[in-house]
This record gives sequence, structure tokens and C-alpha cells, in this order.
Amino acid sequence: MTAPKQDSVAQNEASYDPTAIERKWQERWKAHSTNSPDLDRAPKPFYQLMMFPYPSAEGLHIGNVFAFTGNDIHGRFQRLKGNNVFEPIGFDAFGIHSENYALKVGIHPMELIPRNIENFRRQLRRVGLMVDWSHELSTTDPDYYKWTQWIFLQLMNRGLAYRKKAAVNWCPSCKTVLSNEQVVNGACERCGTPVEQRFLEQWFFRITDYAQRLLDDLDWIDWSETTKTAQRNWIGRSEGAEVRFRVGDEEIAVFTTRPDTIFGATYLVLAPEHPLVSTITTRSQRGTVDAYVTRTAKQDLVARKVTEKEKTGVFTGAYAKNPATGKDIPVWIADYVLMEYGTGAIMAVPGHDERDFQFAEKFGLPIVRVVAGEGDDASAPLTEAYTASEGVRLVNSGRFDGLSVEEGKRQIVGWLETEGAAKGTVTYRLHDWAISRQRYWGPPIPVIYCDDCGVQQVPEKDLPVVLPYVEDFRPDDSGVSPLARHEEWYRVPCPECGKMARRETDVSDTFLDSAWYFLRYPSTEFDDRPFDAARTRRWLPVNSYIGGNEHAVLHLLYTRFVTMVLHDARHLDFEEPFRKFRAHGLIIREGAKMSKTKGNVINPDEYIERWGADTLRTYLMFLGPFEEGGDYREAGISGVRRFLDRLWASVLEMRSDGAPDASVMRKLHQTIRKVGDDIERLSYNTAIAAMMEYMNALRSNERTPHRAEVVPLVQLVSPFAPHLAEELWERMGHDVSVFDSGWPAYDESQLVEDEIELVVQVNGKVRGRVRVPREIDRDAALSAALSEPGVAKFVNGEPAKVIFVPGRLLNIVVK
RNA sequence: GCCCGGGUGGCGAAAUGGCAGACGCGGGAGACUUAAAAUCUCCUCCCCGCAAGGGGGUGCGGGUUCGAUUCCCGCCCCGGGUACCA
Repeated sequence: MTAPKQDSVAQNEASYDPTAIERKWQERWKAHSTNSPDLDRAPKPFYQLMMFPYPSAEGLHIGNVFAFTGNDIHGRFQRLKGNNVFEPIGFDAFGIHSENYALKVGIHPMELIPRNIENFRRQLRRVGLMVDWSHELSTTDPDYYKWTQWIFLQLMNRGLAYRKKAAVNWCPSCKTVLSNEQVVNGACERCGTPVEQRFLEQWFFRITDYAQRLLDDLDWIDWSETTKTAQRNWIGRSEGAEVRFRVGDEEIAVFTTRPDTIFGATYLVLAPEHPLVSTITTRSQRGTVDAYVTRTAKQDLVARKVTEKEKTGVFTGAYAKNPATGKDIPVWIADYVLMEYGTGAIMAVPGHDERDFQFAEKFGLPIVRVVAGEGDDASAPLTEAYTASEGVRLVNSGRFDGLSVEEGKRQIVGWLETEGAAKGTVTYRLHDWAISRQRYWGPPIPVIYCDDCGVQQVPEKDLPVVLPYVEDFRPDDSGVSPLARHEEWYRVPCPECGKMARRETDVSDTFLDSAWYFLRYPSTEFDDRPFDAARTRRWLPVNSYIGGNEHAVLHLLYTRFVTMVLHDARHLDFEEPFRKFRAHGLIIREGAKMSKTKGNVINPDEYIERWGADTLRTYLMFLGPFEEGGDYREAGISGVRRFLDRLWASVLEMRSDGAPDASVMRKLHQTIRKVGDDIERLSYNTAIAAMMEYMNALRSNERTPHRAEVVPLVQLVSPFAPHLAEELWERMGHDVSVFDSGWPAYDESQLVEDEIELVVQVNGKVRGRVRVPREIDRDAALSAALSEPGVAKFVNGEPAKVIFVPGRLLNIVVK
């Protein structure tokens, strides 16, 4: 790669010097508050939100620059369209990621984080974003997390926060509880250590109460389809039935999505943790069952969740009555049945479920066929689970024989309901949100435990519960937060009775910090309320939200949940926070993912110095489709710089005398339309290509462009290369910011050509092109086409058929 | 396994039923220059052909259509997510 030479010979007043220009305009924007809209009076508010970054010690990543630039271009475009755009930024600086790094380098996070943030600010400013820095926030600021704690209390007030002793994922290396989401293939997502099971008293949010609403709203919000699908899968709605099986005096409820197969249910399986296990186990089986239960409890979740492993399980000695067949079937326990899903018990239908089939084969349990396809012998033994459900019928199911799966479900559930043995029901895969973290670097959960009064909220007037500075913030394997080692901090009077009590020493999940930050941005200057009602009414919900797809489930789901709760508590008048969400792609480098270990991480500073922020911005957007990401290769950047150089030269050389060229102007109007349309749908790479194409027309054959041909191009380029555009705009004699100049309009009449090139095909193969008037009709087009010798020679005699697409193409079909 | 993406020149990529390869990189030839850089102009999917022209071509195999990179069916490969979820 060669950078443009900056030697003294080439250097003159007329050459494009991004370093000087970018510094000048960044200072100017700051001095004039160019990027701060009037939050109280803006007539056309437009909230352009970007997922805020985690301020890592490594500094801004090229992927951040890519994402922020894509967001900024959309925001700047909206401003040019006449909107009052609010583009805030902040830092998601709490959490295990920061804390682990602080532990590694041995610097306290309270010193480290401000340093990192300062570095991020410096780098972000250099990118030239239209950020309103006067509304910056950090989740670690007590003025911010005061309200994170307040939100916790709002959930508590609505009965949506509860404590339970739960089997949690425990990372023995990070020494903390992980959410299910932070466990990747049974291992900690941060350090890769296999996760173990531990039982701790935890705070949970009842997000499952909102499962259906979270699902239903997906039908109307304007989000990337991929993100919506990911959320639907995560919520995991299953329709089925809860069927009750009698076991002596007890009843075992199972959840099934295939009630139609109940005649093939030849045994039941309970999760080892199921509360009825000890009740129903017979004396002779007690020893075996207890041993199995104990073994499962000790087993870590990794080992348990490996699908491929041999099925294990033991017989309880008890029998249940199948309500459909009336037969007694054995009750087993096995670790392939999970207590967290459904009812923690299943009816096993080995003939039509792969897992049940494996289990039945291993333990010699009966396998009965109750579903058969066309031509299948209903009495022949099955050699594998038959799971087809389309185009099949029920067999060996008494009076339900011959029904389809759908009809069978309906009729069998109906029948069992009248017998009082079942009811139709819906189950979700989504679990409640575990909030507690036994760590230091987070907002303390604002509750106090009093021996007499029980769980007490910290009164709102006492918020924030400030996270104290403690030297020793390293977690140990006691399972409690490092704060629990500081009696001077956790011993406080009970807010109710005044007796000495104990603070909660756990802190809350980082995802709670980020679940409401967009509400805070417009209201950062208010310290007596989390978000101002009038400001919120003016600016929210967010008009456009852009972020990475790695947050497609967790962050976006939690954010929607918190918004719904605040809506229900009448703090907000909307329940969906983001009208429009689009996920950006990932930047890779020379075909590989960037990582420190590979040594292929790109430091944006270096590129900004070498090429200028405008060139880097435009190049990143030119790499590939914004929503797919792209491959960063050194080679390509020079082409973008050349384009900007040519724009610079065009402004310096342009003439004002005479008339602009008609065909160039026509091309200009087409380009204005295309660039606007493309930016609107985030197709930045093609918008840039269109501008380059126009540039080629503008400067073809070394012609000197006319002022009228150049001025709008500077406006089109401005969202991509804002500093350069401002500089050129000023040099062209304007005294307002180019961003207040309005998006150029295009002339509809200029978009269509009077004469077009009609493509002529014979049997679908292109055989020629003819220049014809745009409005030509079919017969005239045909005779024009046949007058071309290159076409005529393929047409012998009368055409069998002629397809005419006006303005485009003529296809002559001969046999 | 399941669910999402994706597979097009030497490379990044365009084209959403109508001229495949826009735009850019790289490469080639030329202009300017004492020379180089920069800049500018032209060429650049593959095969046959001096040319005119012809043939082939968007992961593979089928299908629908006057016409398919695009729609449908069946596979293969790559990336991401998810996983005893009953």
C-alpha cells in the first residue's frame, strides 16, 4: 500500500489535506454546537440511535468505526432531509468484561474505565460523527445507575422481581453465576471453562410473563427479519397439551406437543429434580433412585447437555395409568428430561420421538406405532423413531385411527379434556431473567434484608446505593460478591424499623444497564428523574436503531421487556422502544475474523492519519453491503481516496460561465435519486458507486465541470465525507453548514430518456440492440428489430410469438 | 440435528424475472514527463477466431417461464446462531 505523498514539492494550497480540514471542522462543530439539536423545541425530532460501545482498553475497533459511520450517515441524511437529528453516544462500562480486564492488569476499574472512556472519546471525535456530546452518558456514573436501581424497584413494585434458590450456571474460573445466555456449548462465554451447577439465592425478573406480548409485537415492528426470527426462536413458543397421569394417589402432569400420539405413550419420564420423585419411588427402588439423583445433581451442566451421549435413567418402581389406553405404564427418571422446561416430566412415545426411542431400546421398554404413512404396515415393528407428521394418519389409536396428526391432536385433547385428564396449553422456551451477579463491578441491587421486616427496598430518596471503592475487588469461590467482605458497607439500618440490617451485596446484570439507556439520553441533565416526560414524548420511541446482530436476542429482548413494564407502570406511553431496527454486518480482514491472537486487528487511528477520516469512512461503507459487513483489504482504500481527490479538484476547477451539459445534468438528477434511495435502505456501497459513476461522467475526457454540476454532488457526498463536504461547501461561498443546506431535489422529467436502447432477443438470447423512441409500440419495435441484419438472420419466417416489454426489451420467439 | 445468512471474474462486489459482472482494487497498453511519482485515456469473465462473428458461463442436478444470478424442488460447501425444549 502506498499513501499519497505529502512532500513539500507536491504540497500546495490547492491540494486536499484531510488532517488540517478534519481538525478545523471538528473544532468548528464543537464551538458552534452544530450537532446539538434543541431538545425542547425541535419541530421535527429524529432520534438516531446506535448501540453504545463497551469502552475496552484496546480502544476503538474498526468494527465500531464501521457501525458508527453507518449510523452517522443515516443520521446526517435525515438532517439534510430537514429533520432535527439527535445522535447521542455513551458507554456501557459496567460488567464482567471490564472487571476481568481490570483484574488482569491489576488496575482498579474506577481508574481504568475513565481512562478508557477518554481514549474512546478522542477516537470517536476523530471519526467525525454527528454526535451530541452534551448528552453523553456512562452506565458506571452514579447519576446514571441511580436510575438503573430505580428501574429494579419499579419491577419489584409490579411483582416482577423475585428471589429464588436456583440451579445456576457457575463459572469456576470467573467465579460467578452466568445467565443461560452467557453459557456457550456448556462453557463460559468469556473464558471457555466448563460451567458447573450451583444453588444460590438469586433475583429474577419475570420476563416469561411477557413472552406472548414480546412475540406478538414482532408482527408489526419494523426490524430486520433475521433479528425477528432470532427472537421468535429464543422465545420458543410451543403449542400442545398438559396431560395428567394418575400414579396411586398422586398425579403427574406432562407437557407434550404431540397429544395425538398418546396411545403410543408406553412409559413416563421425570426429571431427576422433579418434586414427586421421592414420593412415588417404591421402597425397593429407593437406593437406585437416590444414587441416580445425587449423581445428576453433582454433574455439571456441560456433561448433562451433551445430546450425543448414551441415555441414562432408572426405574422408580411406580406405575402410571395412561388415560387413553387405560394401561399401567412404568415411571422412570432420566437426566434427558429437564426440570426447567414444560412440567419437568414427559410421556415417552418411543415410536415417534428419537430420544424416547433410544431410551426405550436401551432399557427394553415397549415401542408402539401409532402413526403411519401411506403404505406403511401398522403392525410391523419400528426400527427407528418415525417422526413425520405431514401426510400421515393415526393407527393403533382406537376410534381415532385414520385421523391426520392435526385432527388427531384436536380430537384427542378434546376427549381427554372431557375426561378431566388434559388441557390444551402453550409453553415457552424463554426463562426468567436472572439478574444477580456475585461480582463487584456493577450497580448494587437496592434492597436491604432485615431479620424482622424481611426484604426491604432502599427508599428512592436514598438512591443511588453507591458502589464503594474497595481495594480488593477480586471474587473468590465463596459464591458471594466481594462486597460481602465489607461489613462497614453492607451493615445499614433497616429503612422500615431502624434495626441493623444487611444490604444485598450482589450487583445487577450489565444487561439491565443497557436495557434503558436510550431513555436517558434526552434527559441527562435532569438529576431528579430518570427521563423527563416532555422530552420523552418529543423524542421517543427511537426512530432508527442500528447495532450488531450479536445482540439480536438478549439486549433487544430485555430492552423491549423493560419498556413494556415501564409502559404498564404508566411511565411511558409506548411499549416498543425502537420503531426501526437494522443489524449491521461484521468487518473481517482478508477473509478472516479479526482477533488479537491472529494479529490482524486494525487500529483506526493509523488509517485516519494516513488517509483521513473521510476516506476511511467512505471506504468502510464501500466494502460491501452495510447489513452484511465486508472484507477489509488494504488495496481498496486508494480508489476511494482518488474519488475524494477528484471531488476536491472539481470544486477548485469548476467554471460558472456558460451552461451546464444537458446529459451530465440528466445523469446528476438520476444520481440524486439513487443516492437518496440507497441511503434510506442503508445500501451505502451502491450509493457510493453511483456517485463515482457520476464523477466519471462529470470529468470524462478531461472536461471542466460546470458549477451547477458540482454543487449538488458535494451535498450527496456530505453524509459520507462530512469534513471534506463542509470545507468545499465553505469554499463555494456558503456561510452555513452543508448539513443545513437541505438534500438536493431531483427533477422527475430529467429521469427518463427520450430515446432508449431496446434489447432485442431471439429465443431469449440477445442478438442486438436498437435505438428507438421511448414510447415506441410493439409493431414498430419489431420492424426496427428485424431491420437489424444481426437479428434478422436468426429469424426465418413468421415469429411464433413476440414478447414486448415497453422501454426495455423485445423477445422474438421462433420455433 | 434444527434455524438464519451466503456461494457470481485474479480480488471486494452490482444486478430481485428482462443486456450477468455496474462501481472499485489489481493487471495491461498509451498520453504527459529528461525520468519517476501523481494525473489522464483506452483495454481487462472464459474458449474458438486476424477480424466480423460464434460458443460457454452466476456451487451441483432437476423444474417453471418466451426469458432464471433472481422463483420452485432435491443436493453440496462456507459463515453465524442454537441444541436432549418433549
